[in-house]
Amino acid sequence: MENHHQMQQHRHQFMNLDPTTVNTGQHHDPSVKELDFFSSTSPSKNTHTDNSNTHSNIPKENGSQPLFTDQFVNTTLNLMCPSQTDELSRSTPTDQNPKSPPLNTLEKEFLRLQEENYKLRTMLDQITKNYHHLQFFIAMQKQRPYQKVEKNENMSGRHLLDPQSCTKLDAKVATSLSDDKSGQEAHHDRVEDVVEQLTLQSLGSSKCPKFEEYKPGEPPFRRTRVSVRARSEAPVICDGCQWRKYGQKISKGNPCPRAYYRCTMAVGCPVRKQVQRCTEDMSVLITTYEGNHNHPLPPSATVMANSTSAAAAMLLSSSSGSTTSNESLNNSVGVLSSMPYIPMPTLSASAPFPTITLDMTTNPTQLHRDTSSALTSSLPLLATTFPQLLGHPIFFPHKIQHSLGQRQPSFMTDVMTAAVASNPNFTVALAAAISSIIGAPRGNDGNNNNSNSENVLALGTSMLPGST
DNA sequence: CGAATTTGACCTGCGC
DNA sequence: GCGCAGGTCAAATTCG
Repeated sequence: MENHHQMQQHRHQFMNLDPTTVNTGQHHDPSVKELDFFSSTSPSKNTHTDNSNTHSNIPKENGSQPLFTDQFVNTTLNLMCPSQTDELSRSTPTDQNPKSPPLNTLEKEFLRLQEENYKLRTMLDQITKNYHHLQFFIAMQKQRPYQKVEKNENMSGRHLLDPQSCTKLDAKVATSLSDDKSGQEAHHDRVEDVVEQLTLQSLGSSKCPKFEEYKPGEPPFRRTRVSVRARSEAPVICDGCQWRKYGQKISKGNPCPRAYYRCTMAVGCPVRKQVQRCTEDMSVLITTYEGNHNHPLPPSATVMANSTSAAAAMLLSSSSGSTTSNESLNNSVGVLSSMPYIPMPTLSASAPFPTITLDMTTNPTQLHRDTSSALTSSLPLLATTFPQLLGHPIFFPHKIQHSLGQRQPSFMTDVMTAAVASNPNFTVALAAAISSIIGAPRGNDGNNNNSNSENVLALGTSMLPGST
């Protein structure tokens, strides 16, 4: 009870729920008793106030490249590509109707259309890729016999993606995409319809029969754990979720008891976490997450959920697939560790379940003066670096969204480039991860059941498995 | 009084 | 089969 009360207090304190403290740039007392992974008091957060970011990916004159471009552009919507729009822009004034609006208005309208076209193209790229992925996924499922179901598995945490429903949905999407209608309004409505479908699909909405209970004969959702080591004086870290303690145990070799918590944000949510202090350093709190949320999460909790999902996805990707286990593990860890500002992950082979540990206590970042700020930066980055592996809509924290939305040289591109440059195994690991994940149906990861649609930048990736 | 926490008992898996 | 350790359950207790 006391802990819960503290959590509430700290949540209010660190999440800037008091509007008077927002955007003031004031900082709280650095002597943080309880870590809040999602503090909105980060200085960078204060640099922008526009959360809509509806044009976050629109390229500008500075030449920054969009994040999600693809050569496989489906042009069935007759979307104008830049070359086409250039042709339009070169049209002479004599082509204009004398009654047409002034050039200034036309230019604005042109820019607006250009931006809209780009957004539509981006959406379409993702949808097209989704469709190809789904086709590949279905083909894989037809070829690969399901693994033997584990005995005595806890079914509550093993919701599975129903390929059939998604097949229907994507078929509908494809039909919608290929539907040859003319007129911008028509195709705009169509795209919005597609977006809505894919959003529902991604969010696991009750309207979409995407997730079903576990059925015998289908492959079980692989159980993984993500352990986060962070310095905290508080008994628990504030991760945005509501937890109820259901047990405590003295584990062997550690004088500090291990506490067991269950997510209480929704009835039947299978997510659990264990909290224990490190034997070597009592100031280090080890929080181990397991399971997938089956309910929408508040934004403050989504970052952590996505981050742990990203880590788990990498873990899952490395624990299966065509490559040898050790090689793949090393690749995945190498990828993660090569990311700037991402804590060095370690994998445990001795644990009862595959466990990946994100050590926030030894992160040698030079950009952050304390661990808590490092957490707020590295965890979202981890989540956004591997969003495609999760099978989730991409949730960009405002901090990163801002950097994208301002059309500055692509931050994420730099990160990915750095990763590739510093680790030649990146491509191999990524390919192995994707191929292995595609081959294994994913569970219902409610981590991204984020109702905040403005953060859903990539749509319809739900056929790609991922988990926490 | 309801909700959350505590804590001993119980269950399960694993090694010997 | 037995013992140990980790994990979970549920009645008792505490708290607001």
